[in-house]
Amino acid sequence: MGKWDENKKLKLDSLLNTSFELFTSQGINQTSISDIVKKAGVAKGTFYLYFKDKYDIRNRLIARKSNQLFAIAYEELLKEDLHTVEDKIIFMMKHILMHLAENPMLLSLIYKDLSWALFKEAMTTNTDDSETDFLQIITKMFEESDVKYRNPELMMFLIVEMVSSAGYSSIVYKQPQPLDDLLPELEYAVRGIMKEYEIK
Amino acid sequence: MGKWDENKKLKLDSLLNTSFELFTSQGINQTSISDIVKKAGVAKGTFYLYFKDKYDIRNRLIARKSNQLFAIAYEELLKEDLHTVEDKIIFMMKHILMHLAENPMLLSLIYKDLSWALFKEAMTTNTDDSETDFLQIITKMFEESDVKYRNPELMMFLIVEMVSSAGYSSIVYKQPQPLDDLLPELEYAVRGIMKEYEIK
Amino acid sequence: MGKWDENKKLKLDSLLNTSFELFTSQGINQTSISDIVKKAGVAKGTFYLYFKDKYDIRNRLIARKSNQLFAIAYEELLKEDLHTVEDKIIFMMKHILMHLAENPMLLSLIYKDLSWALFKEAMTTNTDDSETDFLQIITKMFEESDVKYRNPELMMFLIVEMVSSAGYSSIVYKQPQPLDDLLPELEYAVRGIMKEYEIK
Amino acid sequence: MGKWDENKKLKLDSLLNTSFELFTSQGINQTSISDIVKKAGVAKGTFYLYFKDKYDIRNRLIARKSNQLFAIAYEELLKEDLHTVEDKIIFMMKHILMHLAENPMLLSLIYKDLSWALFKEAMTTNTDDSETDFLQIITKMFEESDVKYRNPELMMFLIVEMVSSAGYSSIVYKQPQPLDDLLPELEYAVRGIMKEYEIK
DNA sequence: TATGAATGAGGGTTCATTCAT
DNA sequence: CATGAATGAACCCTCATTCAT
Repeated sequence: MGKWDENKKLKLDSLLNTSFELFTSQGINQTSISDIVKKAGVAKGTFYLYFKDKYDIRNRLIARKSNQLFAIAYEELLKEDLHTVEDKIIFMMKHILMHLAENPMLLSLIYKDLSWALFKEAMTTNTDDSETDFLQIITKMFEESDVKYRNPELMMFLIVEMVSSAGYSSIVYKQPQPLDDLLPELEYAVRGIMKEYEIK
Repeated sequence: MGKWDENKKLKLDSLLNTSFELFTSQGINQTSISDIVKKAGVAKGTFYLYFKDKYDIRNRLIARKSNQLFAIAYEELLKEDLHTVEDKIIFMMKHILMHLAENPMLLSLIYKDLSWALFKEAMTTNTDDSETDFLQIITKMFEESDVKYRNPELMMFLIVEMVSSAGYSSIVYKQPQPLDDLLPELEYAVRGIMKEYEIK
Repeated sequence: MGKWDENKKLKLDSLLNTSFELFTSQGINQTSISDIVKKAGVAKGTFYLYFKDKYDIRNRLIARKSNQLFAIAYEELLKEDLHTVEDKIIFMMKHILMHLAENPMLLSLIYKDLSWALFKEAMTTNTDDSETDFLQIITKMFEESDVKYRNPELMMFLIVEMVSSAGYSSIVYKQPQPLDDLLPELEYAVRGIMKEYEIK
Repeated sequence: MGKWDENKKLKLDSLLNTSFELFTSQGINQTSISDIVKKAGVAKGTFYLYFKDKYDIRNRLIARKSNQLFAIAYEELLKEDLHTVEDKIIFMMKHILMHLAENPMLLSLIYKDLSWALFKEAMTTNTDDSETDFLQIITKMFEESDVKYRNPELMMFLIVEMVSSAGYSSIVYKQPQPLDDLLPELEYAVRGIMKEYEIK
């Protein structure tokens, strides 16, 4: 790797990290490209060498960060001794929500303007060298399960929407309840949905 | 009501209506206060006599519009002959989503930055002279029901989050499915949640 | 006239005068809007209250200045005792060129990107309260003349193009000759054209 | 010629051709050096090995292209059987204008900022291996003519200015007339000038 | 109350030029 | 000779907000 390629990676990383810090600490609308480059220690023009605009860098951050989020949750899952898909899904849900509760700004970044399309893209994009493709993992989970579900992808979509939306409200606004009180209820609702989708 | 007060109401209404038109037709970020006052036919300074800023007027619009949305759905509900709370909730859900599908820009306006707190405020604010306080109505619905639910308000919160979030994705992005295909699935999931919360 | 209208006229005049000074002293491409407003003592936004962009203000300046140029030449013409159109045209040509020789930067401003359409517009636009419409004056001149010309407007177009183009080269670049040496030759050529167009 | 020199000539040609294409298709101000090198397939730094800046390359293009223009017109002239200088001049004028009418962008490139000095330089610069020095050819034309002219170079200057200036207006703006209608008038005017300069 | 001219900080973006490789 | 990543000054333009009328 030449000295230039090294430098290139450094600048790109610096921009991504700085953007993340600023977006999460003061919000994306309140962050200007000027702010980013100043803090990253690069020239303004350099930004446009790597990104189209502010929203380009945001999308890349969302993909990267949400991927990491799932990766960690999955790692933890492997350490547990859980046997039903229901239990596994609920474990990951709780784990991710608790992680986000500790990083509410990360949540803000990820949640706002997060579409299902972007989410799926994020889930199948390997930002790092990791071998994890989460959609694939989840799919496998359902395949290996004894209990079968009608339309599992759509069911997952509904669960994700409910959990993320309610979780966001709870973590950011403490409304209608703080996360600790909400979690058991969410578990309750998730189980309700999954039972309904179960093929008996 | 004096002529002055009348005039005041006229200006205020003109500003609200114009804002709504512009926000829904070209987006809130693409709408400047200049645009609003020009179209409303009032002076720039006048805007600041009635509203703090663009986001102040937006919040008032959200309250007003979502209230109307529920009011219409409720009116329609009364014409139907439905007896279980489950059926009533699902009827309103479908009605509102279909209404929003025809006004996706209204959906965009309402959904973005809509918090539970703001939602509750909207539901209890009578913008018009109507007597309807929806939270009260829903509460009554549950009270009169033979089937009882554990923690009905929280259950409703989860349902609303799931329905609005998934509905938004479906209507705006057609992801993962268009609304027509999603509705039966949503009904399915809602029934699953409600059954789980049922007290037997 | 209210205090505001007074102020408005003042700002507009200040912007026009400042632009003219800067355009002629350092060129239009080298003049930024920032330069103009700084020198004019108004805020940047104010510029856009009166003009669309730099080229809008330039066009208005061209119209205004070329009109003045002709007006002065015509005034001087009236003091002379010239009887043929040929002599009158040549008198005005010389007068204008000599005037421009003393203000070569004005020439640069007017000449660059000056189209016949813009020229005609300038000639019929009364920037001041003056009653002079030059196209009309020239037309009248030809009508009153004993000597008649075939297609006088087109002949004038050709003369104007030749005189302005050659005059520009001579005044700005001293090429192929300084103005003093060029003028008799131009007179010569103009008379040649006019004789050819004469109806005998 | 070594392989290196060959390569050098290739790059230079590529830059010149690309610049010409871009300048004529989208205008010189709308063309950046980035555009040029990208299309030419060379590195940015390479540009500066051959040219000082955008205007350097433009001047070289003007010289090259206007030379070619005259060369073609002259070639065509040799095929005709014309005997008077007047006829020859008019033939070339028409030929060049019609050629330009088919390439108005070339006209824009050549005309803007074209000075008599640059024109003379272009006329005496042999860009290709051709032996043609047009000023010399024109001079010879006058020498061999039976009809003699007072100050032929200056007469030519006036004619060129008039023809190019009026031609530009006609071709680019169709003002005051399209080229087809203007050509006979120009011929008329040119003959008028030449007759006036004739030594009887 | 109502006006709307004036403000000016701040935004995003471009691009000629340099220089380490 | 050739490269192209990096620069950063300079540009145009928007717009929320103010305040004299």
